Amino acid sequence: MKRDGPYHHGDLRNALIDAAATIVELRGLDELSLRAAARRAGVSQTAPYRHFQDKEALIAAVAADGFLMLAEDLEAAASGSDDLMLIGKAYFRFAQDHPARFQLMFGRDISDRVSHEVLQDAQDQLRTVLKRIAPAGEEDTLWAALHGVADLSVAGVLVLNDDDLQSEETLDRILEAVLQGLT
Amino acid sequence: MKRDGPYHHGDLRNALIDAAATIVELRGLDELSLRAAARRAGVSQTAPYRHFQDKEALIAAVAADGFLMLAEDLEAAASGSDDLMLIGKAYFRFAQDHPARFQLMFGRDISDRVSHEVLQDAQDQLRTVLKRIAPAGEEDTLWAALHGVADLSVAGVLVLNDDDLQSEETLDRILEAVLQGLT
DNA sequence: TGTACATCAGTGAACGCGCGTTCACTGATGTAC
DNA sequence: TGTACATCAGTGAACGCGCGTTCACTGATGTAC
Repeated sequence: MKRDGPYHHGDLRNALIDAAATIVELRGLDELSLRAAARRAGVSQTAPYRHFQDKEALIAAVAADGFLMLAEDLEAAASGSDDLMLIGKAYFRFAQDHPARFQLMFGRDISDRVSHEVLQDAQDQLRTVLKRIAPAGEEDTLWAALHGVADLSVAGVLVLNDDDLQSEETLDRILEAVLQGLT
Repeated sequence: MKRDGPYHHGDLRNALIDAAATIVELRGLDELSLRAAARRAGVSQTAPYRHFQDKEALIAAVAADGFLMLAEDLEAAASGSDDLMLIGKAYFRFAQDHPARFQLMFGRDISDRVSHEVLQDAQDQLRTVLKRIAPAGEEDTLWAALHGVADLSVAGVLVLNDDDLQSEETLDRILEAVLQGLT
């Protein structure tokens, strides 16, 4: 992902987003700084300012990227089936696989800055996918139903590890219950 | 809340928790530092170290305090009725009234440190309340059902302001749907 | 095809800042006798 | 009741640190002619 050599990077904006996302997922959001992202992208510490107005803008871009990933995952899970359980599991798996990213997407660093254009667009994209899947006018209900378990698990309130059979059953039971009103 | 005068404060531990919580709710978690909490409590910047091992311990204490508040709120909402809708609204209102605190309680700063004893105890207390309210063995399901809407709203994904009639209806609709599998 | 020049993505030094934490200290409290 | 002393909650100076951001700059790219 990290090239060296040429003075002009070519795709530094995306490289910085990747670098930042990796730092967040590996070491946590607290460890993310513009400087650290630049370092990981193999570029001087002021280079990011050519692509992002400030640190907030980079964080918003990482979150936006996450929403697009999640939208894709759900889209894939919904293709050729309208079983809400499959969507629920895909949403849960995304959270489980990218916990720090997930918390960033729905966390305080974002909630104040939903106005960022990239972020708004990415959220809209996810909402569009949910609209296609949910009963008419119930996409927010679906979102809420999916979100509860996933967030509690990532927060460490519920302990549901991915490869444990009993956890699998518990997750199924919870998802079935919260989705019951939608089918 | 802030006394001055005597050399010994008397209840500095709690004063620091209050101060920290206020900073979080007023200016956000990013603005919370041990020094800022000490300043707000009217005490030297190193005094907190007499009561908290480090910054993490203070944050954990603030979160624990939040879980206790939430447990009380739900307890009150459930007294003399077992209508899950009332619990749902109480949970939502808590999140709405203390958004930064709520995000702290379920956010990344906590999920890694659930092991903190105070925090574990406070979470257990909340879980006990939920156990009393939910159908047998379904307290986690209830928690997930309650949590989804509340967290999405605080995250800015759903826009549900408290005093708007249409929002009220939307909230009701969502809560009814996610709670349907529990009644 | 070759050259002049505008544009813009990168550099690197420097700034000021607030923070977490350590340290040796001091003032107040309470207990043993 | 009065005194000696241990305990412990507070103080204040000091440290080292990484960070966000600004600045004047330079190297590469691409376009007009």
